[in-house]
Amino acid sequence: MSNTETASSNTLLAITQLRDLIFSGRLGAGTDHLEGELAERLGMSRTPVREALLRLECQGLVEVRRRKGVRITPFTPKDMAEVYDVLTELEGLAAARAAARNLSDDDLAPMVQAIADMEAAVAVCNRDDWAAADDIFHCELVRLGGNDRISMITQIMADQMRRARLVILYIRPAPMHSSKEHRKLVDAIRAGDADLAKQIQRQHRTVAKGLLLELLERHHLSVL
Amino acid sequence: MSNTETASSNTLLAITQLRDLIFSGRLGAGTDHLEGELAERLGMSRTPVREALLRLECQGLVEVRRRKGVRITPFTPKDMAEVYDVLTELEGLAAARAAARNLSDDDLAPMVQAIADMEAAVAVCNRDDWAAADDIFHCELVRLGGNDRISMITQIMADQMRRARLVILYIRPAPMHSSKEHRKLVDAIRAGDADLAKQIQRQHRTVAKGLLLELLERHHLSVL
DNA sequence: ACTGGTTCTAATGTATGCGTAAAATTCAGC
DNA sequence: GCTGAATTTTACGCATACATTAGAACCAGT
Repeated sequence: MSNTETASSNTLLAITQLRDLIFSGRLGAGTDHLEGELAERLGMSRTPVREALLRLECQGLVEVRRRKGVRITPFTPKDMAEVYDVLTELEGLAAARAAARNLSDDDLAPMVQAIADMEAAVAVCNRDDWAAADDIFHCELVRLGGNDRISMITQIMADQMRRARLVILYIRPAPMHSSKEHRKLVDAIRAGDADLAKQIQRQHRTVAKGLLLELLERHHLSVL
Repeated sequence: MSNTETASSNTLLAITQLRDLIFSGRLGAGTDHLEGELAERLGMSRTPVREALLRLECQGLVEVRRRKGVRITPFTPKDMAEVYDVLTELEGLAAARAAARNLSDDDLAPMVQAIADMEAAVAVCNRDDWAAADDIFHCELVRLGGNDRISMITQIMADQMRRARLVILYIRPAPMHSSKEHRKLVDAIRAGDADLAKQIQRQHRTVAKGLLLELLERHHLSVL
């Protein structure tokens, strides 16, 4: 036990490490892996690995198959469309609800900060930082919506498309104008205009869906 | 092994049995239970019970707590509101998508049948049968929407409110007019009117939310 | 009697071994 | 050479034993 950050349990550690392996592509989409192999790779026994895999299965990241090992769930353009459709609806509602809550500037501060971070990242062409700030923005948005189930679902959707998003992040045009939309959304929420907030967020996701699907098709990325 | 329906695996069997125990209230909302107790109760070892509990946790039915056993997740009016808000959005989209798909009468047959079953159940005042047919109706609706993620999410939401629904089923007014709405929805889908279909379904869920929340409050059902 | 620390207990977290069933291989028969 | 049945392999499902640790109980000192 040389490592100090023992995540408090091997199962949690396995979840973290497996997520890393999946998101980074070291466990490729559609590939099969045995519990035993993964356990050895993570330096622990099968039990915590198995529990971690069950949890990841619930989140749609792997598929546990009877005696064929676990398959890293592939992600196709159809999946991308599904995810964006769900996000459009749920984040749209979250935006409306947030607007209806008369939030203070303190409440909105994290979103404002995330926008600033995105702009800073765009200014120096750092797409990873932009993506991280974008994540925080959307996470904060649904949090302010006040519906924990929506937060949970959008988190899962974000994870499911993480690999695809990483690829797209570097082939898409730089997200120059997106922070303008984000600002408008924050303004609408601050002004308490629920309909406008919902409309802006829906538009944001709908446009993004079209853009990303087109990119995937153009680059023949049929599975990620 | 006198039982013929061995569900093919103890873990699956544990999931089924635990769901029954939870939905029937024999494992009461908010109560704590030890893995060992549950294992003994189900006549198997801790391992499959533990795996079943992990899966149920992902579905929000139980909470596995650090060394304090598992808690049967309570369900409050706030949860009910959250669930209905999610259903309003996602089923609304599913209805619109179904309408946009030019479905054949064969495709719509299960929904039509479910409506007939609901009416038959109402005619003989059998609320359980009505609820079962209603489940099928909504399940079919989202299935025809064609978004597997929405199907999965609505299934989970339905399970989460199953206990509450069971209680409400017998204190709510008889669902006399609901099949009229359902028919209108099917007509809109058949006619390919996506906007109307969405509107009808959203209205359906929104009204139901108000009705149920009012009932919960009136009967002082703050946790189920 | 109260507080601080220690010990003890018990429930979970993890490792391990075995039985089982599905897949792969081999071999017999055609 | 091919097909299909028997055998072998092997990966998982599950049981069991052990380690760990949170919380309870207890004890000593004031």
